[in-house]
Amino acid sequence: MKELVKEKVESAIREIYGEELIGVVERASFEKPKKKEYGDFATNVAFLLAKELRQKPFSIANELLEKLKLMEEFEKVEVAGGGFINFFFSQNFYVEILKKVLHEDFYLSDTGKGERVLLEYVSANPTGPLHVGHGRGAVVGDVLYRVMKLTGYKPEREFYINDAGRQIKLLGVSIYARMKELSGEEYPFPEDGYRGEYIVEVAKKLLELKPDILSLPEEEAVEIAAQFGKEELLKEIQKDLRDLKVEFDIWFSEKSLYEKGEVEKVLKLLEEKGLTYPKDGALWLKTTQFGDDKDRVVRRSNGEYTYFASDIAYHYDKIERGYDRAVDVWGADHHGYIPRVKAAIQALGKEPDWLEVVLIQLVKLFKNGEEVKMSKRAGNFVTLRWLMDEVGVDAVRFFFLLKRHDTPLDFDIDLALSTKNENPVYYVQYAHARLCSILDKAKERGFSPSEENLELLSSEEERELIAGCYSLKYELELVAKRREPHRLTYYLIDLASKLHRFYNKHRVIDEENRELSSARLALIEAVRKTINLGLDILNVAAPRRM
RNA sequence: GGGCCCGUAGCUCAGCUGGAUAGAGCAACGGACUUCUAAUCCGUAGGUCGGAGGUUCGAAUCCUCCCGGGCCCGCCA
Repeated sequence: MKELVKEKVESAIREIYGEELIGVVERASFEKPKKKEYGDFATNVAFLLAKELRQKPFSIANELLEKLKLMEEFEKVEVAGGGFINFFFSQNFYVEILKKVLHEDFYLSDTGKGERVLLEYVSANPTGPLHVGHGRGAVVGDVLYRVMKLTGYKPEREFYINDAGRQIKLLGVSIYARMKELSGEEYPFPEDGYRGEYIVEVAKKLLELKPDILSLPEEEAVEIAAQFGKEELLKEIQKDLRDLKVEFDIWFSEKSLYEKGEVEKVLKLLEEKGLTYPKDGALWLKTTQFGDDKDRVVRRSNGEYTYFASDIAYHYDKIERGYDRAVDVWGADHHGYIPRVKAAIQALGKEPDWLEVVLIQLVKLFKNGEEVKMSKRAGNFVTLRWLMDEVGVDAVRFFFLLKRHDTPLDFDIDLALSTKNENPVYYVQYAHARLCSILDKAKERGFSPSEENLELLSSEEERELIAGCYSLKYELELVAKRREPHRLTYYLIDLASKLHRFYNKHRVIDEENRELSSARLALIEAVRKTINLGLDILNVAAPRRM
C-alpha cells in the first residue's frame, strides 16, 4: 500500500514540479495515521517540498491534491494540519488488494536486489551444550535468513566452529581429568577447566570406547580426549539446533584455516601492506589506523596465534568467497570486539560496513516469579535443551522474538506455558484455529468463499484486515532491511488482534445474507493464509484446531 | 578513566532514518457467551516519554550536558 501511495504522489510531483524533486519522496513519511479521521494513509511530502521550493506547505499540498483527487484508487484526498495529505482508499482498491492476497505471492519483494549475504550465527564453542543465549541468536539468525530469502536477497547460513586453540586443549584436559577420577585415580582438575557434568558423561563414553586410553602417554590421551570431546559436543549442539528447527548451509571449521595455512597467508598479506609490526616478541596489527582504540596482538610472544588472527583469516575467507555483505550474530558481551574486526576488514581493503554485527542481549529465565538459576549439569548456565523441554519449540522460537535482539530478554516460563490470551503464541495460533474452524463450519453448512461481492467488505474492521494482510509484504521488507526479525511476531499479534476484533463484531456465516457471507469467507481465507504464512516463516506451528 | 547499549503507564515492553491528541499486553475496575472456538472482545482508569538546554513549522525520535542502570575495555576465546 505504501509503495502504491508513494508511486501516485511521485507521479503528481513529476507532473507539477518536474523530475528533479522526485527525490524528496524517498525522505517523506507515508504512514497510516493514528486517527482514522486522517484517512487510511497520510504523507508529509508537502513539508519537505516546502523547504526545497520555499513555499508554504499548505499551498503545495493543495496543488498536489488537484492531481491526486483524480486517481481512482482514492475515494477522497484532503489536506489537513497545515500540509499533511490524507488519503482515503476507495472500496475498489481494497477489493483489488484482497484479490492479490488471495491469488498472488503478494509478500515477496525484491528489496534485497539479489545481494549475496553471508549470515553467521550461533558459532558456539564445541566445548559444551548450547545455552539459552545461543538459542536466541540461533532463532534471530534463522528467521532473518528465512525473511531475506523472501525479500530478494541471496542469503547463506554459516556456523563457525571454534575447533582450534586453547579451549579445545582445555576440553581435552578436562575430559582426561574426569577419566582419571572415574577410574579412581587422583588427578588435579585444571584451573579453568570445564566443570559441567556433561564432561563426566563424555569421559565415561570415551572410557567405554577406549578402555586402555589411560595407559597411553598423557599428551596423546589428552589429544584423543580433545578430539573426541569436540566431536561429541558438536553432535550435541547440532542435535539441539535441529530440534530448534535451525539449519545451516555451511559448517566452517576454524581449524581448517590453520591446516590450509590461511592464517599465515592473511598475516603475510597484512605484513606486506605494512600493517603489522613486532613488539615485545609478539606480532601486532595496526588496527588503530582504522579507528580501533589500540593495536592488537595477532601472534603471541610464545608463537601461538590469537583468536583474533584466525578471525581475520576467517573474514578474509568470507571476502574471498565473494559475498556482498557479511552479517555476524554475536552475543552482546562481544561488542567491544567489533571495532577491531571492522579494522581488520578495512586493512583487508573492504569498507567497514561490509560487515554488520547483530548483537544478541542476555536472556534471563523466570519461573514462579523467580529467576531460574544455572544448572549443575550444564556447567554454569541454563541449557537451551532444558528450555525446549520445558516450554516446547514453538514457544521458544516465538518468545525469543518478542523483544528487539539488542535488548535484554526476560523469558517468562509460566507465560509460555499459559493457555490464556496473555500468551502471545496461543493468541496468534488461536486466531489461526478460529479461522480454520469458521471455514470448516461454513463448508458443513453449504457456504463457500466467493469473490463476487467483495465490495461488501466495507466496514472498518474488514478494511483493517485487508490492509493488515497486505502489509505483511512491507513488514518482511523491514525485517530484512533492518535485520529486526522481532517485527514479525509483533505483526502477527497485531493481525490476530484485528481478526479477533472483527470476529466479535461481525458474523461470517449468516443464512440471511449469503452474499455477504461468501465475501467474508474469502476474507477469512485471506487472513488464514496470511497468518499461516507468518507462522511458517517463524517456523512455528499453525494448528487447525486447539 | 575510555567506549557501547538502555531509561516510555503500577509491571513487561513496542514506537526512535522528526510529523497530527504517545501505543500494546499484563495487573485494576466495569461489561459481552441459546450464535462461526469466551484460549476472544468492548469499555474505564493510568504518562511532565529520566532531567535540562539546543536544532525547527514540528522532538519520545536528532545534537550537547547531567542523573540513573547494564555491558565491554587481556599476548583469553
